[in-house]
Amino acid sequence: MNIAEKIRSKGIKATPQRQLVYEVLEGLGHAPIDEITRKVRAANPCITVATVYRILDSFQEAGLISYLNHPNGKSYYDITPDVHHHIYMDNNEILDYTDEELTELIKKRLQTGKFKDLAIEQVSVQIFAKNKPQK
Amino acid sequence: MNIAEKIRSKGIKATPQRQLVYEVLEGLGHAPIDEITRKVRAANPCITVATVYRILDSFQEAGLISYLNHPNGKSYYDITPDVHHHIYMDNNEILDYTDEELTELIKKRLQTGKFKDLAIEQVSVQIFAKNKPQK
DNA sequence: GTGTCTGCAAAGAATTTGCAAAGAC
DNA sequence: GTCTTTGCAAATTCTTTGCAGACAC
Repeated sequence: MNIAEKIRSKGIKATPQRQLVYEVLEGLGHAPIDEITRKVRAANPCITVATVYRILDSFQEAGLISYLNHPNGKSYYDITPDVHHHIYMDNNEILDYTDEELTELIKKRLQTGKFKDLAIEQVSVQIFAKNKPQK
Repeated sequence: MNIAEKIRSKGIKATPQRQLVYEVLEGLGHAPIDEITRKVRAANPCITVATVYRILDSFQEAGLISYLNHPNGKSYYDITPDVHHHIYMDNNEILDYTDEELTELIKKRLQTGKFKDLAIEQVSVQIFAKNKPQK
């Protein structure tokens, strides 16, 4: 499935601007809006910031990408639409950490004790790490 | 230890403005900047927004309070300085979820497999939940 | 063709800054 | 007294909006 098809598969129109934004985010994996905007405008300076905002928003709305709750407070987007955990590296890199078993384990853990009366909807683990120094 | 002493214990000056900000946040537990500002200014209209920003920043720098990475994108502060987990309720309430055992468990889990070469510094679990409907 | 999307420029939020006067220790 | 903090107003930065023309399907 090419990019235009991916976009259309979510029921939204595959304009050239949207295809470019998707392509840029795909190349980055996770990225803050300003970086996406910079790369998009490098490829096509006619595309305005407002358009990039609107496109990312519509992608997220459509479930094509996801919004990332980055600890540094900036708005990030993630090319992967489904919820998963993240590892935030010292050097600003972001790694995906998919671990369904851990998610289930946390949910179960909450079902006992103090919080057993809550209906858990989502669990997201944020890990802060750095590379171990080379020996 | 009263508020002024708590502030001074972190090596920063206990101005009346700082004492008031601390008191307000203490009453709220967790709160977004605009709510803190509103309450502070209700008590003393001379205190400007800029001052509230600067105070919260200095408190956080000093390790007196912590910054909360709220999923809704707004800046929140938390009267508790040390890292813990949070439950974000449907109704915007935030609950503290302290569970050292879970933290350790996640750390151990990462030490096997794909990410074993990372030095984990912090783990923060975000849980999204709502109250179960009353029977 | 029709309804959605884009570019533009301007508006609106949120946050920060420079500077002089005031205040904590 | 000294060095930090505050109030003020203006500047920045980030994000959204209204509208007319362009474009996807």
